[in-house]
Amino acid sequence: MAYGNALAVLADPTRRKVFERLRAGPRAVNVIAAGLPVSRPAVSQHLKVLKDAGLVEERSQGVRRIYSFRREGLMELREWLDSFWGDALEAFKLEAEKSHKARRSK
Amino acid sequence: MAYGNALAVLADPTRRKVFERLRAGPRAVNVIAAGLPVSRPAVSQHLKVLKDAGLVEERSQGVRRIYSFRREGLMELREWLDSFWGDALEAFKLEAEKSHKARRSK
DNA sequence: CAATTGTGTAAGCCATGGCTTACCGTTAGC
DNA sequence: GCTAACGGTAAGCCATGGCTTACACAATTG
Repeated sequence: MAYGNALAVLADPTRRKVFERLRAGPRAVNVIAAGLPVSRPAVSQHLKVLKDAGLVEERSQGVRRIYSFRREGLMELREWLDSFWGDALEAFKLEAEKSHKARRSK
Repeated sequence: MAYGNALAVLADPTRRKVFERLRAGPRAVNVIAAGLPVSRPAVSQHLKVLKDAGLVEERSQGVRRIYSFRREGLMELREWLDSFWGDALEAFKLEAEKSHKARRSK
């Protein structure tokens, strides 16, 4: 039931902002925190929660920690959502990669 | 940004249980509450939140209120997840391109 | 009309958790 | 080696919100 965890983690608006900032690519903590309405430690705490939930991963680069988006962390939540649409689960797995391209090419 | 609201609403485990009980079909409040580890008023409160978020709809039938699952309430959340997939692929392409150039320029 | 059933609402309690400030270890630059 | 930048962690404050009990009111039943 990791989807429950993902839901709880992404429910907080600030944490979701932190998470969404990583859509554009990996970032260091101070870069992520810049412009957010909360302190830098608060961002660190959010990143820890995101990491524990598998939504984000971290690597060290000198004195800074680079965080990056982790696609797999959203898989279960997505599958759970799809299960509400009936039997779409199998179809989703097959189309996960290519339907994206199809949609974008419209 | 209703997806944020949907996330917040579905983050609570008890409320999510209430919601999931409606997958099988419309139910009256006392039926939904039966077997749940919280009181009946608690369930009423959760149903109110779910209804306000558009995840559930209500109709009266005599003295009882029948609640039913509302698929449209999940649409924005689903689209939000999809967009994440898109951005992730985008970022991946960018990264791949960057490292490719870097490799070539050496 | 009285009693019962079904459910929403109010008030209040209390745990959770997000935020801040303060502090500490670690790495880079001079 | 000193000093500054980066960022994780601790302690404590406080708002949020989920839960309970108590109550109100409508519809049904006899």
